[in-house]
Amino acid sequence: MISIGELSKRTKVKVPTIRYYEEMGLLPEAERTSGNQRRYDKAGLERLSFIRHARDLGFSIEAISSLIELQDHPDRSCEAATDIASSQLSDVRTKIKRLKTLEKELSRISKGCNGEGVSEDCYVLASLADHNLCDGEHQKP
Amino acid sequence: MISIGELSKRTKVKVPTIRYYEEMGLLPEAERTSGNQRRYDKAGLERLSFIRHARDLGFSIEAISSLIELQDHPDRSCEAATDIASSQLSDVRTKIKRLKTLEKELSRISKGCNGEGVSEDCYVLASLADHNLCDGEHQKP
DNA sequence: TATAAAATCTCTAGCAACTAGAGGTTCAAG
DNA sequence: CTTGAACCTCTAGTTGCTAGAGATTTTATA
Repeated sequence: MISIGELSKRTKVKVPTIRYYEEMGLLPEAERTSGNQRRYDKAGLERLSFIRHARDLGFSIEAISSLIELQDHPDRSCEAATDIASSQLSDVRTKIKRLKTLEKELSRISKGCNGEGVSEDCYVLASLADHNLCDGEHQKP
Repeated sequence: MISIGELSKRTKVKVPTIRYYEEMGLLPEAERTSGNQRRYDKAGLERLSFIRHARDLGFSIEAISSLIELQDHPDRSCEAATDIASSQLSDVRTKIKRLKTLEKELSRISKGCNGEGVSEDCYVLASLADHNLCDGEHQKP
C-alpha cells in the first residue's frame, strides 16, 4: 500500500489531481489509514495509469468514465470503446485542420511586419482590423 | 447608433459575449439610452470586429488587450504586436505537433479493434491500460 | 394611445479540468 | 518524543464564455 504522494510520483499525476479524479468518480474511493490518509494498491496504480494515459491522448473525463466502466465489465461488447476512440480521433483531426488554417494565416500576417515601425503602419494590426486583408476562412467551429 | 442585438448580428458575436468583452475591458463602456440600453457606433463595430477576428485566430483576451492598446496609439513601436503574433504562431505550431502525435497514436489504436468483440479483448482498452502497447511519446506539454 | 411581444438590463451560477492556498492533522525519521 | 514533511478538507481562482431568473425598456401592431 502506497501513499498518495508515492502514487503521484509513480504516475506523474499531481496529488490534487488524484483527489480530483476520485471526486469525479474516475478513481474509486481510496482506502484510508486510521488517520484518514489515502492508501493505494496495485489496482489503484493501474487505474490511475490508465486515466493518465487516456488524458494524455486527450480523452475527456466523461469519456474516460465510460472507458473504465467497460474495462470493469470484460464480457460486454466493446463497441462503445471503439466509438469513443474514433470520435476522439475525428475531434483531433478537426482540431488539426483548424490549427493549420490558423497557422497559415498567422504566418502570413507575421511576415507582413518586422516590428520595426510604428503601430499605425503595422501589418499585423491592420490585418486584424480588416478582414479583407485575410486570405481564407478561420471561423470558429 | 445600433443596439447590442444589431451589433451581435453584424459581427456574429453573441450578445452576452459582447457584454463580457466590455466587462473585461476589451470594449469601452458603451453609451446608453435613457432607458440604460447600450448603443454602438461605427467605432464600436470596428473594435468588436477586430476582437472577433483576433479571437478567431486564437489570441487570448489578454493578448487582444495589448493589441488594442497598441492600436489606440498609432505612434508607438509595434514590436509588441509582432511579438504577440509570432508567439501565437509558435503556440499554434506546438499544438499542431502535439495533435499530430495524438492522431497517429489514436489512429493506430483505433485500427486495432473493430468493436465487434468484448471489452476483455479490446485493443483500444488494452492500449490505454498498458503504455507498452504504445509507439511514441504523448506527454502533455 | 394602449398593449403586447421582443429585446434588453443586471446578477448569479455553471462548464472543463484542474491549480493554489489556508488552516489543521498525521506520519515517519531520528 | 519531537519535528518536519506529507497529508487532510475546504474554498476560491483560472479561461472564455453560456444559461437562466426576474425586472425593465423598446418597438410594432391594433
